Amino acid sequence: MSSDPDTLDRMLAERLRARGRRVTSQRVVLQRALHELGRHASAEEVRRAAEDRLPGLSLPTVYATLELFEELGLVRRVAAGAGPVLYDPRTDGHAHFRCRACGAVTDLDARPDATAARRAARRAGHDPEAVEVLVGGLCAACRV
Amino acid sequence: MSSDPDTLDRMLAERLRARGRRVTSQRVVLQRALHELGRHASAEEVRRAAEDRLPGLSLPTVYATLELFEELGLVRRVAAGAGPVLYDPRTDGHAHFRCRACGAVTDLDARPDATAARRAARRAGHDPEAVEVLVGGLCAACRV
DNA sequence: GTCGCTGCAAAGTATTTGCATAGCC
DNA sequence: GGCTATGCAAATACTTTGCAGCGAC
Repeated sequence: MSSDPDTLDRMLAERLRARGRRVTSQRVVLQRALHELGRHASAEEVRRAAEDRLPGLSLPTVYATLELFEELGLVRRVAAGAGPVLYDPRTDGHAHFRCRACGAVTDLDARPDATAARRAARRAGHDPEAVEVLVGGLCAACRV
Repeated sequence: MSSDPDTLDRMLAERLRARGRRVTSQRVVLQRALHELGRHASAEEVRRAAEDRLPGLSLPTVYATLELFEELGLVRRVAAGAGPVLYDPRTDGHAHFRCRACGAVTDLDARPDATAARRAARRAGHDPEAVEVLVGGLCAACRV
């Protein structure tokens, strides 16, 4: 997974065109902003990160764009269970940890084995695409 | 895990007293309502299920009660990523499937292997308590 | 030039908070 | 009787929708 801006831009343009979608400055800047943050962020955080380059960027556009990125396989949606939905520029299958005290969400360096869950989904007639693993508990800072 | 109402009531009363919390009719009825539904439900659904037995039951009370149940280990919180948070009376570690088209959330008969994720959490200094596995994709009905 | 994308405003849904009253222990 | 839980109302947070003008192709 390259984080070189040019490579990212090119991949974005390519995937957009493959679907007949347009390459707009908002989409380019938002992808860069999310990757520069380098971590899962809420729509509002992404908007702030892109604020200087795109003054007046509206939140509905950010939501629409992030949803599009997810369709394109460029980001992963992380449902933390409280607070805003997070969008993660890392698309490899890693788990997340959420502190029930402070609400902070961090990455875990674990590649969860999703085969069992995928198989169960297929057995039930579904078509599994993504698997999200969320560990809840007390984070290092909140453990007292 | 017994679903006998009396057993459930007794377990609830026991755990409440162990924490010095009170046994109220709302708490008893809400636990029964959730178990009678027999599936993950939103706060609003639980309120409707208890409506006839507790007219005038307020939604804030339902939220507070379900949060308390989670602390007591009687329900699991399921963050579906869109729509309301769901509360699941099944406390064994099973995975969930969420359809990205219709939004329906169903149980999967898979006991995900959470050891890797738990270990990674501990390695990061956190104290892992619960692990939630959510599979996303198209459900049987939406696959066309 | 066409048609999709954006910005704006507004609505809609989900959840939390503050405070007075009621009721368990 | 003390102190917690509840109900009510309001506020807040998050996200989606509808529409008019702009801009990529």
